[in-house]
Amino acid sequence: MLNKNDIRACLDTMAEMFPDAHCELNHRNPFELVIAVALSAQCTDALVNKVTKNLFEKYQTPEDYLNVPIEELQTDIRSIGLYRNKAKNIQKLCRMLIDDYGGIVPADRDELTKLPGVGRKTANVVVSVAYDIPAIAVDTHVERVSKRLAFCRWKDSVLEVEKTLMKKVPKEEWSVTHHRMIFFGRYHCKAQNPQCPECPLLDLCREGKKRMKASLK
DNA sequence: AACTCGGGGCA
DNA sequence: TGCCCAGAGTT
Repeated sequence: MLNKNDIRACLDTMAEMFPDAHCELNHRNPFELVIAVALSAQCTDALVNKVTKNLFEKYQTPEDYLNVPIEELQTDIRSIGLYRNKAKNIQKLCRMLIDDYGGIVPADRDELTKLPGVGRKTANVVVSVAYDIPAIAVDTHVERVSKRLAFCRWKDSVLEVEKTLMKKVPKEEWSVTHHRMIFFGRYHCKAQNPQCPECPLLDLCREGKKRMKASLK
């Protein structure tokens, strides 16, 4: 595994490659952020943004989502896929926010995880983006990049990836690190067709060197 | 750890 | 057409 200094060098390079890396699902308030990120599972962020644009004009409060029949909410988010479960989760989530949290999105990762449709990744995004609490949300991009660059072990679980990153990255940089790695993973270190030949991190990348060697044969 | 949900985007 | 997508829940 890479040491702290090498990891820092990688992250600095990612920062140069994507200086404006940010949360593309960022919205005006914690409530809208929870909805947007919960909707984003197994779906592109562009599609989520297309849906939430109209959604957030129509619904502003948890009560608003509960005042329509489930079928109507399903229709409103139909184009993102998995819409039946997600519509059901949103209404249950709104019910819990009202009944258990005074209508306020909790600023606590473990409390957020109790909400339906909110897993560890979504909860980490919400606390870090909406409440400025240090957290590293490990999604498919962060996991893939961490493993290719040997920030962690290849066979690590998602939770182990998160723990390793928290150990090797200064706390005050967790949130930006998450965003940089996502941009790097999405636009450069892509799942199917990584841009290894033109990657500035190739010298430090175990997987990249392996891929380059394999492509020469 | 493996499986399922799912419409849209893209090759 | 076939494959994949800022995951989560269940078994």
